[in-house]
Amino acid sequence: MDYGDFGEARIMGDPRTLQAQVLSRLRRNIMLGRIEPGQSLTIRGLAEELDVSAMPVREALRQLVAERAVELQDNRRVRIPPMTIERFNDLIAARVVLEAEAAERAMPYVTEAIIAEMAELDAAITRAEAVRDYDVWIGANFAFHACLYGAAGRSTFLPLIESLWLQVGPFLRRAIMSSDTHYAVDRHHEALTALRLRDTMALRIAIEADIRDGISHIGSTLIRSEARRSAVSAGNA
Amino acid sequence: MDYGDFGEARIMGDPRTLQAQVLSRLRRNIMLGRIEPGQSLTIRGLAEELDVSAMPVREALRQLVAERAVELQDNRRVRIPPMTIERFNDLIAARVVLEAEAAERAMPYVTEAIIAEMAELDAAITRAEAVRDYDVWIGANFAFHACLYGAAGRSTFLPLIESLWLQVGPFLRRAIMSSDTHYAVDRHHEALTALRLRDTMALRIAIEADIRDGISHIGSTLIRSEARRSAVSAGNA
DNA sequence: TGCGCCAATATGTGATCACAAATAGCCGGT
DNA sequence: ACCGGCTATTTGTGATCACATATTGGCGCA
Repeated sequence: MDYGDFGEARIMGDPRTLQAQVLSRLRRNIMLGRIEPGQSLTIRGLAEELDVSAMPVREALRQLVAERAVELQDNRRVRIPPMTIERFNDLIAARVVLEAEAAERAMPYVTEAIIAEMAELDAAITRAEAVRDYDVWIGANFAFHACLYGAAGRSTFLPLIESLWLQVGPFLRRAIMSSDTHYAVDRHHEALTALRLRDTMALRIAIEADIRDGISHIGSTLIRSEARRSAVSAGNA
Repeated sequence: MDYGDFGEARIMGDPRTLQAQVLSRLRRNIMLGRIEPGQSLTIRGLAEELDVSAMPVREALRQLVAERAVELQDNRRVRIPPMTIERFNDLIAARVVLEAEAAERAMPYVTEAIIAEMAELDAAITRAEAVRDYDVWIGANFAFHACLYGAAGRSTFLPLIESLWLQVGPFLRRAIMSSDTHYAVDRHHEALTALRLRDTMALRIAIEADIRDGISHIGSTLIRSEARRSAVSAGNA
């Protein structure tokens, strides 16, 4: 059972508890889509992989359940939830309403330094797209948004939004891996322009369009093709 | 350390794990505001109160941390977070955008039975207000909303919204306990009318107004008076 | 009175274990 | 081939413990 390039979760000198380190590692890997939808996560398997005892893993999994990053099944097993069309549409809708509002509320606190950082992240995304580096592509994308929404240094919206990213991440990776093209309009660029102009409406529109573009269409198509494949598989069983 | 009318968390015949029972109990009590903002929750204290070992309590607390119902402090202690004006405003704003969207998305799935149930809950709220039964007042209010948003039987929006209710609950109870009056317009009644008429815009308006009315004004005033009291207290120290 | 130090106590964390519950595989019967 | 029963194995849960960390209280000194 290989979850990607794991090694020990322990980092020498890290002041965080083991539990926090494990949680951080798992969150990152889920958000980057490095664990497939449907994949089960076992306490003992993860503990062995990360070279820790069961306790920090158990506690981390509890947190991930609460964040909806993983689902607790009837048989008490934990897995990355498979994606459905309805769930996908709900996740996109929730992202749109929360992120547009968060962006608007953040605008008064956005400094030139923040804009510069966001521009750097956007450039990183572009480079990652060119070489199909999915980790950076997805990671920098979320970081771009987090940079903006976190500008006020407050903590109500971002955890909600991160829960959505955790839920969408495993699927997002599959979606961009299966797409040959990318959507033509750089909405991040539009968002940056809106921020520089302090144009709230344009910022909202850019953020919403960014969330809705491409991935929405790719996502729906991929879910349908996976549902078709799943039905065939059920027919064989 | 008394957390309210606790007894054993174990219920004979309950198929749920102890952990799930503890979590459910704590979530309920936090959402109903039965634990004060600022109150610390200790693993051993809760375990003794609920007559269980530390394990299910630890795991439940981890979930509550992830749901932002409680905050993990720098000293590793867990407490109900105190309220600030900024946080309060953010929570209201997040509730508005999420709940209005959830209501709209739920409308196609709302049956006559659901409307009847919501009307019954609204009547219960009115009765509870008259006798100052805060548990029913708050509980039925959230249940009214949950009934609506859960109409589609889906699970993306409701956990996000419940996290907000968990964050607002402790403060909400204090706010309504300190208020002599209640706001004059029954927004729930308006929501029910909108549902019966299948009027999406009216439903949105009613839900948003319900969230914003009264509690917003009461809340801001109470936070200011508590901040004032806190400053005096710091002056004496 | 305020500060620093130290010891006692409280609290959280990680490890481990026994047991409960679920799963997988095998065998026999229809 | 399918189903049911049984056993072995896997996995989750709750309990407990030792240790690490944080807090509290008391004492001495300026």
